Amino acid sequence: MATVSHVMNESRFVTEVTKQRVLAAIVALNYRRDGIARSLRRSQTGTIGAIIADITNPFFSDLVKGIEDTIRGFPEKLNLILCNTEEDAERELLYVDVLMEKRIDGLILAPAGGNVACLEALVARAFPLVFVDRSLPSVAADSVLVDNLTAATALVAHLITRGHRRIAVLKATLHASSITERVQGHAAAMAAAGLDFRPELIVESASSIDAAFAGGRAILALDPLPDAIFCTNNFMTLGMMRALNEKGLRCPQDMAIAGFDDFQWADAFRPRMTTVAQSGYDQGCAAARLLRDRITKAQTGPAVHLVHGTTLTIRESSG
Amino acid sequence: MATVSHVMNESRFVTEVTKQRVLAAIVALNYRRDGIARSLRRSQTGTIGAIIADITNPFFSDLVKGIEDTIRGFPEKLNLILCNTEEDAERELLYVDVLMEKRIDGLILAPAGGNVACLEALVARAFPLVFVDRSLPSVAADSVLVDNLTAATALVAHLITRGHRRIAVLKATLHASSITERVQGHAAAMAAAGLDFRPELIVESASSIDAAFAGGRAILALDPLPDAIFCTNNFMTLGMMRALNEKGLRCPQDMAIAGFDDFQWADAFRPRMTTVAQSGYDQGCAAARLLRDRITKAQTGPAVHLVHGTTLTIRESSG
DNA sequence: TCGCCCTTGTTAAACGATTACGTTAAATTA
DNA sequence: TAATTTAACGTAATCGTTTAACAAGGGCGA
Repeated sequence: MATVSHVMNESRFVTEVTKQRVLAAIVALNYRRDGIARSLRRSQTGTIGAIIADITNPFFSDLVKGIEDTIRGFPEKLNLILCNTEEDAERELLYVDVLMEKRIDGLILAPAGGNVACLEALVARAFPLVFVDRSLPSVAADSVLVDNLTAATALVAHLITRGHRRIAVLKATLHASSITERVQGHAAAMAAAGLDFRPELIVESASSIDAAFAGGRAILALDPLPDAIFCTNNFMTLGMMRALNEKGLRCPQDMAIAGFDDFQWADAFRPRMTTVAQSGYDQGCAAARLLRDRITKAQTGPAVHLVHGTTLTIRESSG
Repeated sequence: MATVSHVMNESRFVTEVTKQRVLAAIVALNYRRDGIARSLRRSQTGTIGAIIADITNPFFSDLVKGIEDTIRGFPEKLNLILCNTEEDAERELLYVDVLMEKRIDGLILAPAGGNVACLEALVARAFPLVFVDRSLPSVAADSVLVDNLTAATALVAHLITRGHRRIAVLKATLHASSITERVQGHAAAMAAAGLDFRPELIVESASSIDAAFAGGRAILALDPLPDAIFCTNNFMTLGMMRALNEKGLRCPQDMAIAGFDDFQWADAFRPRMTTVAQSGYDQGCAAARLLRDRITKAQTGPAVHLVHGTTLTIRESSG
C-alpha cells in the first residue's frame, strides 16, 4: 500500500521491478486513486476558487481564460471552481463560505464590496487571496488592477479636447473600487479643464445591458442633452448604444460616446468605439501566478499590488 | 461528535437544549466542518465538472452562466469546476481523468471528439454525464442540442432566396457534430435548390478569431469570388468580417454574410448580422437539470435527448 | 563471524467527517 | 416491583490515502 503510494508520487525510491509490478497492477485493476482521500490526508485540494461578477461579461471571461491557461501550466495540477456573484455581496459571502468548506487552496476574487470582516479574517490567517479588477483598501491581500483613475481621466480629457463640454456619465451602480475610480476620473478631467461638475449628469444603472438601456434613456431625457457620454464599463456602452439607436440619434454626429473596456470584436462595431482597453486575460494570468506563489509559500511577504497598463484607443465614436 | 453531526445535518432528533449548546459551541469555536472529510465518508462531493471548448466564446459563457444559475437553485449545494479544452481531445481526456480523480458527482461535456472509449466507460458504470452543444452518437449519454442540420439548411436556403448562388462556407475545423451538421445543412440546401456542390467553396480554419481571419482571406482569394458566405460559428463570423474589412469589401453590397450563433449585442454590430440564434443560457439550464436528475437518481432510464429550438434572425448582412 | 548500515518493503496511525450500533435513564406496562 | 419500551445521546468503525516508524535482508569492514 505504501509502496503503491510512493510509486504514484515518486516520493521514495522503489526498485524498477516492483515499480513495474505496481504499474501493471494499476492498469490491471483499472485503479484510480481517490483524490478526496488524498486531499484529506495532505490537507490541500489542488483546487482554487474564482469569484467574479459575471462570466457573461467579456472582461471576466477573458480573465477566467487567463487564469485557466496559467494554472494548467503549473506542475501542481490545479483546478478552478467558478462562481458568479452578479455583484451581490450576500452571494459572495455564501460562495466564500462554501469554498472554504470545500477547502480550496486559494481564492481569486473580484469583490462586490461589503464583506470586509470575512475577508480580513482570511488574510489574517494567511489564506492565499488575490483581488482582481477591484480591491478593498482595508484588506491586505495581493491584487492585480489597472489605474482606473488615470485612464478615465485621460479618456474624458480626450473627449474635452474634441470640443465636448457637457459630458455625462453612465455609471454602473457597483460598490466596486474600479467604478468609483472611473467616475472620479471624470470629475478630475472636468475640473482640470475648468468645467463645472453637474451632478445631474451622473446617471446610475445596474450592471447589465438591459439596465444600462434604461439608464441610457434617462440620459437622453436630459434637457439640454449632453454632447458626450462616458460609459463606465462595456455593459453600459452596449445599453447606451441601444438607447441611442432607439431615439434615432447617431454617434458621433449627434452624440459622442466613449467607454471603458474594449471588445474582442471592436472592429465589427459601428460606430467604432473609443475606449480604454485593458487585458482581462493578462490580469487573469498575473492573478493566477500571484496566487500560486502564495499557495506554495514562494511569496510570504506583505501584499503585492500589480498595476497593469491600459491603452486609450481612439476611434470614431468620440467625435 | 455524533450529535454535532446530527445537528448540522438534521439527520436525527436532538433536544432543543443540546442543539442550542452545539450551535453555541460552533460559533464559539468558529467551527467549519471539513467538506473533504465529509465527501470522503459520504462518497459524494457536491461538485460537478463542465468541460467546454472556450469560455471566451459568448455561446459557452452563456452556457456556463445557465449552468451556474441553475445549480445555485438546487437544495443540494453544487459547485462547478470549469475546464477549457480549446477543442483538443487530449486535453479533454486529461481533464476527464483529473475530474474523476476529484470524484465529481457529474459532468457536462461539449466533446471535442475522439475520446469515445473513455466516455463509454463512464456511462457504462452509470456515471452522470450530459453532452451539450455536440454529442457522440456511440455514447449513450443525455444530451441537449439544437437541430443544426435543419437550422443551417434554412439559413442557406434563405441566402439562396436572396439570389445568392455561389455560397462559400467558412468552417471551423472541429470534430464536433454541431459543425459537421451545419456543413451538411449547406450541402442540403444547395442540393435542394439544384445548385452544384463545389468543394473549393468549403474553407476550414481553427476555431478562433485569428484563424478565421486567415480563413476569410483564403475565401476572398477565390476566383471568382463567392457571392455569399456561411460562417459556421461566431468566431468564424468575426474573422470573416475582419478579412472583409481588410479587403475593403462591404457587406452586404459586395458580399453577403450569414452566421451561426447570435451575439448578445447583435444590434451594435454593423452590418446587422443575419444569424441562426440559439440560447446557450437555456441549454446550460437544461443540461444542469438533466445532470441533477441523474445524480439524484430521479432519472435512471435510457439517455434523454433534448433538442432546443433555434431562431433564424434575418437582418441586413444577407443582402 | 559479528555488528552495522543501507536499501527496500510493510505496518499502522493519522486526516475529520458520517453512521451503524450500543448504552443509559426515564417512562410505560404487566 | 420487574420487565420492557422509548427517547436521547455516545462509541467506534469506516471512507482511501499519506507517511512516520519499523522490519527484514544483504553487503561490507573489522
